Amino acid sequence: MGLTKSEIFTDEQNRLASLFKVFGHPARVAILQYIINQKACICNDLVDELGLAQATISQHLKELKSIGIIQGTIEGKSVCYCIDEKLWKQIQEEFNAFFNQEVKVISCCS
Amino acid sequence: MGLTKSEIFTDEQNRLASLFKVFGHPARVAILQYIINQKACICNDLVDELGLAQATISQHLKELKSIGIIQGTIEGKSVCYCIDEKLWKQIQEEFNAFFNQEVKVISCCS
DNA sequence: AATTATTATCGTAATATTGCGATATTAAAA
DNA sequence: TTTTAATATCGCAATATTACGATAATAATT
Repeated sequence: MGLTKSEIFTDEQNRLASLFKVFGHPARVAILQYIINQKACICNDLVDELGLAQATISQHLKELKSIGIIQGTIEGKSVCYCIDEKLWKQIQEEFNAFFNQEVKVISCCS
Repeated sequence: MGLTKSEIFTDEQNRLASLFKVFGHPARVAILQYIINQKACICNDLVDELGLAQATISQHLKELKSIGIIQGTIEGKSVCYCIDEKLWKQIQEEFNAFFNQEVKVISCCS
């Protein structure tokens, strides 16, 4: 086992979970925050900034790219990674749609 | 390796990532949605509802309990799991605080 | 063309997660 | 008190994730 049974869940559930999952590692949270603060980014800066090897950071960047939340454009010798503003807001909205479902408490737990 | 280097990240980064991680599995998303729709819940219902073994569901419930997002109260032979409304809203706010950081795009990627 | 700098990919080791059967545990019901 | 029902925990196998060194790929610089 160790294999998530995606086929038994709805597309929405799989979609939401896969998004949450990408944000579910402190290195990726840190990378996003760093890009936001710098207003731009080069992978090599991250190697100095975070205490992770270059290969590891490149791997995390790949996962962030996989959902499209960041995109890289080649800038001479290096790559400039930026956050996709539109998708950033859209994902926030998807998360909010999930959290805005009404949670009504029944007597049993209150 | 395979061990996340938590010590190199800030408490906030670790906190956020650990929250996201719990939501990062479709079974746990499904469980939360089910509890919300039912307005209450018993684990055994979930075994019928989702296509997962009882042991597996119990494990996912444990992870949800670990961050306090659900709580169980014993109801006779079974356990009634409910969502902690306050924490639900608080986590939503924590996520929003993260997403509300201003993402300013620089020329290089636009 | 050779060198240098930056990033990506490969291969691998260590650890984590997912899933489930088997077996406790707990509490009501018979 | 035995049985039954519901949930939790244990132990294990399969797969995924994290991390990193080594190496490849790419593009500017010399």
